[in-house]
Amino acid sequence: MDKLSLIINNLEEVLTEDDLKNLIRNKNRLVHYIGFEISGLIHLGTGLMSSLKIKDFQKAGVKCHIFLADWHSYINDKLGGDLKIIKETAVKYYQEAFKVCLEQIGGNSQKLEFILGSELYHNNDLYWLTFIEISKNTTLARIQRSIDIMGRKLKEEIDFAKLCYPPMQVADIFAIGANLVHAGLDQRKAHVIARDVALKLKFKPLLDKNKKPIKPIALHHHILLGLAKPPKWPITESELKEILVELKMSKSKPESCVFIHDSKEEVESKILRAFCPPKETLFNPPLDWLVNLVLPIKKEISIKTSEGIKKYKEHDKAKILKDYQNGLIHPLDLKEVLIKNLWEILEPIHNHFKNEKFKKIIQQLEVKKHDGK
RNA sequence: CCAGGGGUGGCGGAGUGGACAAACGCACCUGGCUGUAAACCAGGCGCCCUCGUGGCUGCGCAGGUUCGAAUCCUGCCCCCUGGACCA
Repeated sequence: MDKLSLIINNLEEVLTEDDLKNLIRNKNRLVHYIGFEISGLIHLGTGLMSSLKIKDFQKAGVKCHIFLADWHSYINDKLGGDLKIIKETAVKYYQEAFKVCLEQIGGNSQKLEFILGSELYHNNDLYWLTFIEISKNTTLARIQRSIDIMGRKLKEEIDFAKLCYPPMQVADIFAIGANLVHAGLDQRKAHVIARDVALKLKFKPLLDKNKKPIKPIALHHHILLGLAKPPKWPITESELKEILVELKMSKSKPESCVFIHDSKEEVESKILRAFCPPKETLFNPPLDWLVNLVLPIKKEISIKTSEGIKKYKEHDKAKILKDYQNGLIHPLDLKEVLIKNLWEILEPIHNHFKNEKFKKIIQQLEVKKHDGK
């Protein structure tokens, strides 16, 4: 696969592909960034969906960065609003988890670089100037509309610091100098702001090889669905798009998601309980996980169908969907295939975290999980 | 700082001195029905137990009044709406 194909492989959206082609054609150095809040235990969406793309980026010769957003997590009241615990979790657990996930998927964790938010901001006047610049070029209304990037709704009461979060996230991009900004589709609003202000920044614009200001290219991977039934069912495609962010896998609903170090029993029971209507392909979490996560990782899956056992290859996503829609695949068979294959991916990660040195920190986070935050 | 309104279980939201472990809805759990889940039906849903018209804890926090308080009083904290301040 060539550079471009590797980069856009399996992505749900690229803003814009033309910009990306230009960047590659002109032989610019490709600098990637993806940021994460430090909240609870890491789930499949965070750990595996992202790593799956990072692996591709690395293969394409992109320099990859994982940004551990400790300040953002603090602003967003994660981990009991304790900055010290947040930082400790970032360094001792998140960093390790991403390395393990990336290795498991076939990437190179040695080449992966981590950036801690608080370190990026330390003694960094230019960062705050960029922050102001971005804020000057964005309206309050727009920032308010963008707060769903932090899993919050416009209608809920928020403190003012939370409104600083989106411009900070945008400033991170310029501070790091990332021309490839990567995230789940849910982070779209922040990235669009970044692109809109990119050419207006007076102080730290993103530059190409010829020192010309450019817009960062936004690369959005698919967001895995939560396993639960949607609040409204049946649902139309346009309604689904509107509430997709609410339906994504979320740590605040432990039953809706699988964590990267869940036990085999937990994986089994969660998936067996998952919402999974027969022949339904628009909103079907187990099917979604199978075609968007497991298939790209395993590259080949065998599924029991009413026409016997069938093998599906990496690019047979549409074929699986079609067979499911036509009722060739029974929901329970689908679930069983998902459980088996997913566990094969997770087992080494699960085992890695059995090590004594992670016990304490994971337990701490388990407790938080039950506290809801 | 002032005035008014408000803080109830995971969430929303009743309740304004006893029948309140706290209506109702959502979420959640268990069982039944389905080759999964959902829907539907039954039950549960603060903690403890010798499982009872049992004990303990409980309605922002701390005290108080009362035979008895989520409900009344005092102080404190926090939130909302508006006002004041704007040298």
